[in-house]
Amino acid sequence: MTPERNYWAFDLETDLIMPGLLAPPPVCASVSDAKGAKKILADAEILPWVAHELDRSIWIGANIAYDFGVIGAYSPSLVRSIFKAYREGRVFDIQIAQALDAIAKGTLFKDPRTGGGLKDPTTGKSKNRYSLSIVTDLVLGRKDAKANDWARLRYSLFRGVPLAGWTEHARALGCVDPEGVTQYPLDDAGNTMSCALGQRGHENLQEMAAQSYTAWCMHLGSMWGRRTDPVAVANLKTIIEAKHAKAVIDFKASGLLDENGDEDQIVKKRMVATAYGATGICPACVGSGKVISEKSGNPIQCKVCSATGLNIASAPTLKLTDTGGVCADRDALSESGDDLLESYADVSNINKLRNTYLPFLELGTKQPVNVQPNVIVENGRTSYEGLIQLIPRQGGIRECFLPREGWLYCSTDYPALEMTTLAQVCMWIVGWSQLQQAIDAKLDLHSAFAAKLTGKSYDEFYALILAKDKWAKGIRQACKAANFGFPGYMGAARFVASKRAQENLRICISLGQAPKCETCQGVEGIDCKRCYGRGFLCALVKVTEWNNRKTTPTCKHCLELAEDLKKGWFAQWSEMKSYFDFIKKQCASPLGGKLRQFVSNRWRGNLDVMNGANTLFSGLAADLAKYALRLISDEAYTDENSALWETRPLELIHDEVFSEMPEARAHAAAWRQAELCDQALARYCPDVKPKNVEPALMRRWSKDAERVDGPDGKLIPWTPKRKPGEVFMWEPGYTAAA
DNA sequence: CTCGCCGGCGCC
DNA sequence: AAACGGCGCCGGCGAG
Repeated sequence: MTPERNYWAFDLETDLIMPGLLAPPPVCASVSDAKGAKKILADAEILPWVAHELDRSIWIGANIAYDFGVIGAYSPSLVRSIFKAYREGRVFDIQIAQALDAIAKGTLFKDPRTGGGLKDPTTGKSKNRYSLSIVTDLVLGRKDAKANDWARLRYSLFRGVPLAGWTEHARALGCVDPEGVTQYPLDDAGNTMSCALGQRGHENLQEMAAQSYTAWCMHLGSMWGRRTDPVAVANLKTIIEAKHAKAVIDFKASGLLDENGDEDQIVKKRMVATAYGATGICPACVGSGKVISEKSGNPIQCKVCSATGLNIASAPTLKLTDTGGVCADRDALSESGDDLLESYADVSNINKLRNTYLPFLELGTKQPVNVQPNVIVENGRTSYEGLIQLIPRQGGIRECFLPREGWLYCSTDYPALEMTTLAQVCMWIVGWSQLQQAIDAKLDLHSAFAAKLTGKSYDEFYALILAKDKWAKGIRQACKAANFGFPGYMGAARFVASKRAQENLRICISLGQAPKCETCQGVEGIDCKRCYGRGFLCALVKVTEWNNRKTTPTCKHCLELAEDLKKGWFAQWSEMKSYFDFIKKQCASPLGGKLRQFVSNRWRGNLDVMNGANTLFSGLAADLAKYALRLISDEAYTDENSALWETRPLELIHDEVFSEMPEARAHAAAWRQAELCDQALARYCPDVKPKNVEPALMRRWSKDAERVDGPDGKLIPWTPKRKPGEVFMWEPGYTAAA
């Protein structure tokens, strides 16, 4: 017989969140039952009450992972029961419920009443996140969820004061609405319960158990946090500041940078437009670069010429932005043929590191960085407020992150995860899959495609790859790009442009189809102005239109070869035509398509063919990675007999679970983490059997880390290869090369 | 001053 | 007909 359940909306008032402390001590709790009966619990009452109710109640909250995090921090013995509640699907989060419903309707982080962005009625801010205020507004039509909020950020002032004395205490502190001090928490609990009741008809609620549980696991990772190495960060800062200072010197005379290092975008765009051959006078601003605003009457930048004053239309190969302005991104600069602009192309990277990543790294030298997780975005993936999923792979940035003394980082990432989930999705939609067969045969998927394309057997081609044959590597690289890009319905134009911009990959050169550079006679890596050191010539002819659509100026030869590559890709994975037919059928409606995620049954609405083509396999990958995180976290926090006991799973990085674990037990723990990743995949991809996941242990974060077996067969931490005498950038005593 | 938007760029 | 997707954060600009 099912035990009778209590329904509790639950909310804690705590001291403020501080850097390094996501679980500050609680001051009081407020609870509401389903009938709206509310009460406040003083600090000493909280833990006994929670302990009594935890196993037998349904828990409702707004970001309730935070509240449970506080409970767990001050009463570790309750952590098992918290996990039990999540495992049994007894935790309902109104913020997640709102996101799930919005995903089904295609209105995530939008106000369905206006179509515009969401604005928090309390803070007035817009964020990609649902708060109690926003949910109260959307579900109950009230913007007053956070009335009586004088004490909202001041509850620490009430610690130790008996509840009966709060009103008087608040008055003594100068509060004009002293009764609000006890009303505010009651409102929070009451509003939370009312929202939950109002959400009963919402879509996708079958996902609540999995998503709220995942949010809890992610929150635990964030509570543990990430530390950075003060030495490594200081070294990095020295290097970046030196590069920046040099850039200021190099580019001051041209006006690209001022003495503070701030960029003059107008100068930059004018130089770019000129380099691409723009001449004459802009017809809109008559060369001044300024026009009068219709709205304010003030002189503003001319949009037609991006304030350059030049006639943009006179430069047919000039790359433009989405809104028709002069594009001055790294790709445009490095292709401009202008020495100064080409050398300036690196500055954007320096500034990104200096202005975005360095401040983030510096936070972690003082206390753990706690990024706030967002458990679900449109395609089912996660995000974090904070840069932890976006740390550059190169440049010694990741190496600034360190586990605690006596701990190691452990990474388990799924090889070619989205290829695997795509194969599974095709098994379900089409009924068969060449991709699935190649994965089951444990083939290298890019080599498999490349072999077919070149008329060789797989073994023959793969042998060339193992022998590091340059020709074969080029073909495989193009095929890899195809395998990653085309499943999302990518076209030739975007394919060529994105590979060029992101990976500096020229399709025509990679496929061995480009003519040799006559200036350097095909010698690669030298400072040849004709071919940019590539040895071969790309973009001898550029076109600005492809398949009757305008496109950024692109090498015609690359486009033709990309079309061939796409044809070959359809031939290689012959289920893809049927797969796209299905997506087109489901998502062709101008009103927007709606697809249901396999396994989780999560609906996603308002789809066009492109996001429709992506969402099933990327969502399946996200769902299975989340399941892996839950399996790992459960053992780590609740099972003393597991090798994973006391491991701290820190983050999901889409196809990777990243954790910190005690070094003494790391061998067994890492393999257990990998094993649970395999289990998760098997549940979500029952018809595909890819290679097993392998763990990598590290003393310092690195993209290059991989499994290393010690002499006794036990895992040991991966370390980067060191040349004789080399001191790494993140080590004491590092000096930058001249 | 703050806010939203754009261009740009980091990740998977 | 053809069209990759999903994020967060920065500086600069325009408007109120």
